[in-house]
Amino acid sequence: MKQFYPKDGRVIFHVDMNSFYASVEIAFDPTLKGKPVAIAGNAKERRGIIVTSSYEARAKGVKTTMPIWEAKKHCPELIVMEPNFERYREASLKIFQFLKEYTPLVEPVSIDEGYMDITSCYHLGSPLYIAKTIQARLLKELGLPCSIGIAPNKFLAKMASDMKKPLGITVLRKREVQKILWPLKVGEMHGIGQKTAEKLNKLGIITIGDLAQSDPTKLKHSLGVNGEKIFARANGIDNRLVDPESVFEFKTIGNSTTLPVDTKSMEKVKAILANLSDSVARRMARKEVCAETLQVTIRYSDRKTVTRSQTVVNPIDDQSDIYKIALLLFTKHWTGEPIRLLGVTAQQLIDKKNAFKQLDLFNYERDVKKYELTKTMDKLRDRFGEEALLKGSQLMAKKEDRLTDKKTRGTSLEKDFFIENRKDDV
DNA sequence: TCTGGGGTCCTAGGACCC
DNA sequence: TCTGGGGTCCTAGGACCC
Repeated sequence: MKQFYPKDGRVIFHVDMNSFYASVEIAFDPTLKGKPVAIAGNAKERRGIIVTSSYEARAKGVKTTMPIWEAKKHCPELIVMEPNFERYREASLKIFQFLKEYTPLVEPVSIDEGYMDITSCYHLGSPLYIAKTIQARLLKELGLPCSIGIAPNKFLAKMASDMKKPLGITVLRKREVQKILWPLKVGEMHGIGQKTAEKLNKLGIITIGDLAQSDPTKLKHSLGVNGEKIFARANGIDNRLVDPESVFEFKTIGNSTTLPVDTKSMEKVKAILANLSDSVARRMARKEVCAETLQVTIRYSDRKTVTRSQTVVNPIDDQSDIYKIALLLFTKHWTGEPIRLLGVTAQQLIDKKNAFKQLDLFNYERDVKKYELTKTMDKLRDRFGEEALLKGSQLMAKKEDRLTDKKTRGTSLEKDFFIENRKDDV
């Protein structure tokens, strides 16, 4: 078996599930099999778009990102379903759990695709044999079809898995890059979108072959580091490792929603921001992280989208703090025009356990207290304003009594902290 | 009669520090 | 009297992907 594996170099799989959401629904309800099925966000709202569809629907001209009304024009008998993300996440977990039976070097890149490094799996058979088994077993045991690309690196494996769908297995060898990849248009390359394709075309670069043979210094000049990257890729070079840990290294957690109708109502905005803040806070709690930066997104009727963010001194994690800052950012930056979409995103995430320790590695207890105090101070500041805070501890003490209406340990600590702070200010 | 929601990575300017 | 250069952080936007 060993002769199937290169002496030096790697064997990488890219496993790509075919029309994943639709396939999961069909596996769940076999009566849907053979029918044109589409999954659409906001299926009942006017703004629903097709997220994915079965191959029967695609054959009739249904495409991803198409509005529902347009898809139905192409295919009147289309079965449109709301996405059931819980179901998809569950299926996804099963898939990656299954892939890990073959090697621990599995890197999920999204809910429905991932890389495997099977370089050390020669005891299991040839790469092609392993791919065939994986594909057959995923179909038989989970009812889910996939395509697999086999290549010496991630980029080529990804390009290979795209070449035959559904249920394809494609081997792309380094020496075949010239023959198979070079004739394709640059826009077909993973990592090159519409904008970059247009830029390249203006430079006279039309095919991946043109790109591979172009002047890398010119590319770098007009495209930055991305120029270097796509030049290497076009030549079949990609040294990125398959990293099973990357799935744990998430950097932001956000939620956004497009409103059924554009609005100018502050009441509606408040309700939506509160909802978004709540779901972000819940997801943060599940992952046990705090955020150092909070961002709001506002999209207006003309689809112009602005983001505004704020970095806070004390990492935040609860719904009310997130909502407070989101609302502040919103009111500060809203132009007053009708709003189409609102979003709340937590950024600069840090492990909750480290949130306080980062302030001071040597005095965890003190920092927790200090954190709670500054939170209370923030609340007081909201209520009485900055000036009141600076007027003196006596005044503050009275107001605190009224505010808390019970003599807690927190109250005296607030005073201590306030006095301490004043000393610092002077 | 249009275009969702979840992300990552890169760039670029200004503030600030040394 | 005139004004370097490196580094980091913050913020906003853009390109891209599934």
